[in-house]
Amino acid sequence: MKASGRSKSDGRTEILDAAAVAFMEYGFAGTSIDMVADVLGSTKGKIYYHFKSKTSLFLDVHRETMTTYIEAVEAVAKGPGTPLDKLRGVLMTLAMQVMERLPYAKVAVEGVDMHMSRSTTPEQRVVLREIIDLRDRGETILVKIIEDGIEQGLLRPCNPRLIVKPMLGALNWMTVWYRPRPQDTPETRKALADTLVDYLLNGIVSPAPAEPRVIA
Amino acid sequence: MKASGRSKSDGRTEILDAAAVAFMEYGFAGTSIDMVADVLGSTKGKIYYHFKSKTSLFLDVHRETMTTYIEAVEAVAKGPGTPLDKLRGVLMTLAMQVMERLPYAKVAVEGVDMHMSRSTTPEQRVVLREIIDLRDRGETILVKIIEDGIEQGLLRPCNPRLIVKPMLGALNWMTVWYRPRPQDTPETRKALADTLVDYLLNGIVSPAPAEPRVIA
DNA sequence: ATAGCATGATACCCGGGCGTAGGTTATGGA
DNA sequence: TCCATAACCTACGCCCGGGTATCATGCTAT
Repeated sequence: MKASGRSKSDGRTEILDAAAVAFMEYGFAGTSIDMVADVLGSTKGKIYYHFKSKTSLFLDVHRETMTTYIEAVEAVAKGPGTPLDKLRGVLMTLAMQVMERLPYAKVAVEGVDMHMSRSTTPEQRVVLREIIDLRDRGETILVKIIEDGIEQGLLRPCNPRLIVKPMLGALNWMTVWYRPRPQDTPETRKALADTLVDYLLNGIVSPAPAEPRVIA
Repeated sequence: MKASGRSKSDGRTEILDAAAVAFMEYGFAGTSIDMVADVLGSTKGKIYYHFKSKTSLFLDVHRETMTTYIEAVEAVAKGPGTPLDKLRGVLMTLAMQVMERLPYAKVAVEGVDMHMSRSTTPEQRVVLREIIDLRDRGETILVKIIEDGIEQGLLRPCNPRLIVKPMLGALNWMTVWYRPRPQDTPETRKALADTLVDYLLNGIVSPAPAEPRVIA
């Protein structure tokens, strides 16, 4: 009997990692299965043994990403703290995820507005639906937190559904400009995430003539 | 003698428009020249008469977009007003551009992190360089405005180079979720842009140093 | 050790898409 | 009227890449 537990050197997981890297560099349409195999240091055979098609491989990378996201987000959302704490926590978590798993993050970004109407089997549609649901769930959690925050006077009144867009957009945009540096450590990444999240929460305009306000 | 002035039904411009639409839907790699020709209601022949290659067509769409952007941005930057006014003006301008010329905006977004190292002629590299320079110029203008704003105490102290990223990111992200609605008018678009830009300037945290009050 | 399955490599088919060669119509000047 | 050039269309060459069919090599249990 197989160990079958997903050790990190699981063949399938290795492929997902390689695929994420390849898709990150050239995008879905621009990446060939042979490129993925090259990154993997293997051949097409291995990939097509584990995955039905290129599209299915891409979708699995995407789903993997979204699942990780939603789990992290839900953990924070269910934790203790004010809505403001939670909001900050969720954004921080996402920012860290993007930096630490950049290839996956980028696949998720490309996957969002990809048109795969053609060349998607009904079965893949199901996966696509799953992914979209995960995303919606995450967004809804954020919206709920913001609504709570407004109710408690912690956040300024606004349309949460709308405000969530630039928030997540700013984080997702990290996949465009952020590149890991050799000297990067968890601490430097956290500092960067803090700066960004601070901005997303506080904006940039000086608070009246008063001195800079600090948020808890 | 030809009229040769670029009337809006110029063949070349028509192609650029069609290409922007096609690229927006399927991305660079996912779009065939025949698709562009279909959108155009013409054939490949016309396209290859006006453009050297698919890559060159894409780059021209991208350059067109960036040129329009930079002109709009520079107009605002050179205009009157405080740095805060200018910052708001630039962001508003960009937001409006994204909505009003969505296909072009999307091409620009894809073009940013596209790797075209392969299949780019030295000549195309020059164009690519031009485009990158335009983008840098725009970003530098924004940075300068923010620096001025900080100096004058209008904006809170921060690292402008860094803050610019989520700002522009949030705007560029509009290409992912914004879709023009039939009932959209310049006014509704402006209202949307206002909401977003307000958020980007002011953040979301309540300005009142409100004690987190417990829900009654 | 050997049957049988899990895993992966190799060779191949075939459709699609870029770019081109050469034909065809419109335009304008002599 | 006649030719030159612009503007565009048609048909094809050729390669690339997704997917499959087949072959090779383990590993496990009896």
